[in-house]
Amino acid sequence: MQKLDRDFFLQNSDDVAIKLLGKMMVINHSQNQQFKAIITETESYRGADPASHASSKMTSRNQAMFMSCGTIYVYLIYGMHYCLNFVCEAEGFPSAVLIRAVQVFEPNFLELDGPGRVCKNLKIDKSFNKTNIFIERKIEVFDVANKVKYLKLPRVGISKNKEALLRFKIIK
DNA sequence: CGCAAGATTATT
DNA sequence: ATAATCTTGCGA
Repeated sequence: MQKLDRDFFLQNSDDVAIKLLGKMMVINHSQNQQFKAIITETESYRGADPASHASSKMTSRNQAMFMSCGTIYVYLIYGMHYCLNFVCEAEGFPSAVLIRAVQVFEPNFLELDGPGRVCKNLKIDKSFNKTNIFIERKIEVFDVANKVKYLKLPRVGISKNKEALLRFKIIK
């Protein structure tokens, strides 16, 4: 089982979003609390895409998206739900992959559908924001060498650039 | 400084 | 269909 490296996240986030399907996320809260989950649905947000939080310029919220690849971007939406992203591409160019759904297999089997549910159940909050999966390692991502089939779909919950097929979902 | 919108979810 | 709930970005 191979840990994904920086070169993996340095790619175009549209590609990373696809390649993250079927990969394993390990969330390291503490020695007595660790979650393991397979990523099953993602979305890509990059550059000037009007649906991206970073489409116009850097702000206090979207700062993480401009940081080096492997940075975690967590934001609060609708005053109550956190959403988890992995930052991609070169530092200074904003891009990220939103984790929309996962299958947890440790400590329990659990299907989590929706970015808010993913963060709630995996206890991911703002304290993860701007940390890096290669430095703090609060989250790590591994290749588990399983081929996946997937659909390309429109993204969810956005008002601009709705047509773009930048959501990717594993087919069983 | 005020305010509307927001990469959502649970409930009716 | 709508409430819940609050941070943030933008315009004045």
